[in-house]
Parts: sequence; structure tokens; C-alpha cells
Amino acid sequence: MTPPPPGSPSGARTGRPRSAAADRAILDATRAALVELGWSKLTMGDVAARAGVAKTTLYRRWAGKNALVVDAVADLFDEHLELPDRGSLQADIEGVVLRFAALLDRPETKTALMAVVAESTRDEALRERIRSAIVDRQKGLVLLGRERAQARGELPREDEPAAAARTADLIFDVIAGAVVHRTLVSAEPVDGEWARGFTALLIGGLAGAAAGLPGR
Amino acid sequence: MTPPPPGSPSGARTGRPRSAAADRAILDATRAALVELGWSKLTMGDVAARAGVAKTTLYRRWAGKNALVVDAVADLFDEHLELPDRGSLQADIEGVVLRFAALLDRPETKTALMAVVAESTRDEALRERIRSAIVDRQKGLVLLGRERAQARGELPREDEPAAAARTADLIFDVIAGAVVHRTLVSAEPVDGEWARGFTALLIGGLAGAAAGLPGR
DNA sequence: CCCGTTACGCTACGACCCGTAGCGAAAGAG
DNA sequence: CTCTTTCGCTACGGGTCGTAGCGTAACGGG
Repeated sequence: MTPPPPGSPSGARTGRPRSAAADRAILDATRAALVELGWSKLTMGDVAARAGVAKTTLYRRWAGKNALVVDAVADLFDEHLELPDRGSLQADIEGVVLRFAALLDRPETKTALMAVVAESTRDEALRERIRSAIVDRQKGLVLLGRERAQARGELPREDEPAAAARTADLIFDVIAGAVVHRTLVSAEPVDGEWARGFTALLIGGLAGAAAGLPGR
Repeated sequence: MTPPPPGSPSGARTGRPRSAAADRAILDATRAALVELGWSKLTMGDVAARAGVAKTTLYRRWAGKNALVVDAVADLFDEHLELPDRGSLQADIEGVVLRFAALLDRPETKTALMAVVAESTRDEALRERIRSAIVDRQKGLVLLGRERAQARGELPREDEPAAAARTADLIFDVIAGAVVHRTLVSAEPVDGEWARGFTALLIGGLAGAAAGLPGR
């Protein structure tokens, strides 16, 4: 009945702490189950059994399949999404395209990403979770790439922040959308050749928009 | 036991024919259920009840929820996906972007499209069904738009068919992917302003790729 | 060192959905 | 009229969901 004393940032300091090992085991088990069964046939009971954990433990930490899977694939994005500086805008874009494509090529992400996005159309909390755990991290790569390109002089510095933000959002939707669509809908591989062609198209568009008609 | 006489193109000519009215009622009920419940909470029993049809009738015609929903949303693509000639490549692209976006903005398609795509990563037959019922029709618009632009002289005629096909696939993935990502992942509206900005980027890229470096 | 608090594993449960089988009746084709 | 197929209905076993209840285990503070 005694809530944590005022001043403690997040509640519940007393009692048995949650097992961090269980967290890892559960997320690992979730990824393994995604690979073997796919999204639709993955069940909470099965994940619990794989993780060597009681089903109730799952529900104490995640609201359901959606939230659990989001966290499980978000881990992969943490590990595999970096952007080494390759020295040119062209090379940086190709790099991020290929990295994102490699991530999407994994069976776990392939089956899970679109499924949770589909669910998020009816679940505001889930959408926010996806945004903070996955989407924002990808978008950060776009912002970083632009920053580098501007430092190199490959892209002009936009002074109006609202327009700059709109442009960055546009670029992000184009890059991520094209890779996702190519991989999941067209079901064709994103290889070096495709990445070169796509990057050429995108850079040409950026150059044209910058040089050509600024406002309309 | 007597199969249809040889020469009849598709089997089963005798006996009580399937009710076309039931087909329409079922697909209508499926769309209504998608709007109200969303993909995950939609059940076959519920659809059957809404359509005034026995559950067994559903299973006689569709293998399951996936196939049923694909057909239900494919109808919408049939009705609402046309491409009037607006006189310029710019206007044609904006038109197809806005039409596709309007389709994606419907709650039925929003919740269903990504879900079936996610399922299709584990179901080859379903992927083929989506391709023929939805994707190929969209891709046709891209091919039509390019044809018109070439007739107007806005785009060069490519003589190597393989390269032309690759380019068309790339354009298609970029357009459809960007619109889907903007709508479903970023959850931001595709309005006239966004369509203009996106189209400017794409046309700039096409011009740059055509004028600038052809191979690499 | 014990005590309060919380997490954990286990079992059991009602509710729901799945996909199919079996039946008699209905509706066209020949 | 007869044959064939579809239809509506009922019923079923099998599976998943999400929760409740219990006794036990692990940690932090007094």
C-alpha cells in the first residue's frame, strides 16, 4: 500500500526484481518462433514454452502478441542499423538501403514487420511503440546522412526548418517505402544493382529539386 | 462420378450453381467487418452471419480468411483504380499517387492490405493471388503512364527491353512503396502538397538518370 | 536476520474461434 | 423427372486466449 517514496523516478523499488534473463530468453524465443512459425501461427503459449517460462510471466510484461513482437524485432534494429561514413552521399544512401534490406530479408522481420504495422492501424499505442522503437531510429539515419552530405557540400543547407523537415520525411518515406515494397510486395531481392539504380534516381531527384524549381 | 465431358474448359457444369448473390453478400460483409473490427478481430463466423450465409458456404469458396480478404479488397482496386490522361507526366503521376492514397485511406484497405502482405511472406499461393488481383493492376498504371509520357516525348523510349522492365519495376516500387509507407507507417496524410513534392522528386530523378550518367 | 513485497511457476478455467462432418432440403441441368 | 451440386443447419474436437488463484522464490529494507 506504500507507494514508492516521492523522488524515485519510476515506481516499485521493493520486492523481487524481474528477471533480466527471462526477458532475453523470451525475446530470443519470440524471434525463433517467428522464424519457424511465422507471425500468424506464433502463439503466446508456444513462446513461453520455448523460453522455459510460464505463460503468465509473458502477460505480466507484454500486453499481447503485438507488443511482444515489436520489442523482439526492435532488438534487431538496434544491433544491425548503423551507418558508417562511406565518403559520399551516393555511397551512404546505398549503404543504408542495403543494410535495411538485409534486415528485411531476415525471416523474422519479414513476417513480423508488416503484421505489426497492419495491427497498428487500429491501435494507437502500438503505433507509437513502433515509431519510437523502430521508425525513429531509421529516420535518424536519414537525418545523419543529410547532415554529412551538407557538410561535404553535396546538398544545400535549408534554412527554413519546416521545409527541411518535410523534405526529410519525404526522403525517408521514399527510401524505406521502396525497400519494403521491393522486398515484401514485389518479393524481389534488393541487391547492389537495384540499390545503385534506386540511389541514382533519388540523388537525381534531389539535385533536380534543388537546382530546378524551388517553390513550385 | 462422371467428370465434365472433355472439351469443357472448366469443370462442374451440372448441378445447382453457386449463388452469385451470396458471393456479393459475402464480400460486402467482409468489407463491412474489416471496417468495424479490423483484420485481427475479423472471424469467418462473423462474416457468415453478416452475409446471411452458413459458415460452410464460406469455406466452400475460400480457403480461409486470407484469400477471402484479398478478394474483398481486390474489388475496391477494380472499382477505384483508373488513370485519366491529365496531359502531362507530372499530372499523371500526381493523379495515380492521389488515387492510390485515397484507396489506402479507407479503413478496409488500411487494415487489410499490410496484413495479407505479411501473411504472403509464408504463403506462396497467397502471394500469387495478391499479385494478380492487386499488384499487377497497379503496375499496369505505371506502364500506361510511361507509355503516355513517351508518346508525349517527355520520356525517352528505351530500346533494351530488360532495362526498361527494370526501370518500370523500380518506379513502381518507389511510387507504391512511398505512398504505403507515408500512409501506414508514418501515418501522415498524402495530400496534394505531398503528392507535388514527391512527384517533383521522382521526375527530377527520371530526368537526371536519363540525361546524366546512363550506365554508371 | 526476518519481513514485507513483488515476481514466478503451475494449474485450471470459461470463452472464443477454427475447420470439418453429416444431414435433409433446395435449385438448376439434362 | 432425375441427377448433381449447393445450401443451411447442427454438432463436434482441437486449439488459443487471457485471467484467476495458489504456493513458492527472490530480493530490499529495517
